[in-house]
Order: sequence, then structure tokens, then C-alpha cells
Amino acid sequence: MADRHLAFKALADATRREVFERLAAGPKAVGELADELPVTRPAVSQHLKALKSAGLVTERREGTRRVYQIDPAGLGQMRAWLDQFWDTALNAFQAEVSRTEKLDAKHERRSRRK
Amino acid sequence: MADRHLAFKALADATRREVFERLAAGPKAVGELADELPVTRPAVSQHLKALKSAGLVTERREGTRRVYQIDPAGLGQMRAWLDQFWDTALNAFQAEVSRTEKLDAKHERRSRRK
DNA sequence: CACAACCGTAAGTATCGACTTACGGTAAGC
DNA sequence: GCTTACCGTAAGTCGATACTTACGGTTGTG
Repeated sequence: MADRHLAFKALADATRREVFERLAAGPKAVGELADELPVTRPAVSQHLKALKSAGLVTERREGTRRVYQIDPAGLGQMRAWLDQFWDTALNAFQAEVSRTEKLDAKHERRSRRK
Repeated sequence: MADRHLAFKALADATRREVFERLAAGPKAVGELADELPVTRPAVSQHLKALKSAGLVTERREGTRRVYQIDPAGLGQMRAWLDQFWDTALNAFQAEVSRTEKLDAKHERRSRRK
């Protein structure tokens, strides 16, 4: 659980990302979040459930309230994957650039010859 | 254009992420990608369109073929946002941790008193 | 000038998903 | 105990979207 797929899918929705960003400022209860957002409380509840199963937030009961909080582990894992992916992509990109430059050099020689 | 929303949404789909990851190894044509994947060529074409408008890949015509390639800029922008977000989230998290520790200390004193 | 290779788009379909209202359940205040 | 506050889940609805097949358009090849 809490794989990349769920994390990306969770952050893909605008409202859910909004919820997540508000939580980044500090822990909040469900009702508080719902008051700040243009959706109903159950909608926020469902979004929080998705974020939780993605490993991005944690839940804590505080009396009758449900306080949600960001889980740095989820973000960190996502960031780590993105970093690793960034390396291979950049390498492939630069390899392609140098390959193209060689071709350009050939063309250069050819056009200079005529 | 090419905002975070489009990038996250693009990477949220499993097939599209698969396409993107194959492209990370090096540039490929549409047909090549379709051969390696369990979907038809038009489907791949549509996914590439989404990735392109998200700023994650670039297109290049090579004869009758359409070669797609990763655009490091898109990934970098995404990574930058995640990094910035990571900072604020971690700060809020640690602030919450120290706040909780204070409360725990109070409880500690109280229980030691009885 | 056909012919073939390669591809994007249109159109249709079926599933997914984000939202709502309605309901039930648990903890705090009087 | 009874009410109030706060919340999660169920059920239903409607739009988004990920696929498919069908079609047309452009570029190399004989």
C-alpha cells in the first residue's frame, strides 16, 4: 500500500491537492477544512480517506474531532522516486543531445564542403 | 500551460506513466511504444498528447514517424514544486512534534506527582 | 502515380470518480 | 439520559476519461 500510483492519483485531483496543501500549514479537523473549501464535509472526508491510503496524511482522534496531519514519509517517498527518475531521464536526454550534435556536425561538414 | 495540475494528472494514469517511463530510457516512436504495451496505437497517441500538453515530453518528426522524447523541464518543474512543498510540510510536522512533546512532558510531571 | 508505412483525430462506449443528500454512530456538555 | 457536535459511510447522479474501431492525412518507396 501507499505506492506511487495512489500518491500520484491522490495529488491529481485539484480539491484533494487543496486539502493536502492546507494540511501542510498545520494539522486540521475535517470540519475546519470543509469550512474553507467549496465542497461539503463528506466530500472532504472522502478525500482525506484517499490521502490516507496513499500514505500522505495520518489521522488522530481528538475527542469527537478527527484531526488530520501530513505524513512526511509519503511525500519523501514520492520525492525519492522522482529524484531517481530524474537522473535516468536526464542522462537519456543528454545522451540524445550529444548524439544529435554529432549529426549536426556531420551536416556542418557536408554543407561546408559544397 | 504545463502547470502542476496537468503534470500530476498525466502521471496519475498507470498506462500513461508506463509510456513516460519507457521514454525515460530513450526516445521512441509511437508504434514502438504501442508494440510494447497492451493498448492500441491510437491510445498511445492520446496519452502522448496528454504528456505533451503537460510539458513532460516533446515531439519530433522523423520522416513519417513521430519520435517522442522526455522533456526534463517538465520533470524539473514538478520536482522543484515538490521540494518547496516538502520544506513547509516538514516544518509544520516538526513544529507539531515539538508541541506534542511539550504536552507529553506536562503529563509526565502530572503522573509523577501522584 | 499507386502503394505502403506511420500516425492523429473523430466517434462511440463503458468504467471511474467526484460530488451530493441521507443516515447511523461515537464522544462531550447540560 | 438527552441533546449537541462531529464525523464516516451508503447510495445515487453526472461528468470526466481511458479505451476501442473507423477514417483521413502526410511521408518515403517502387
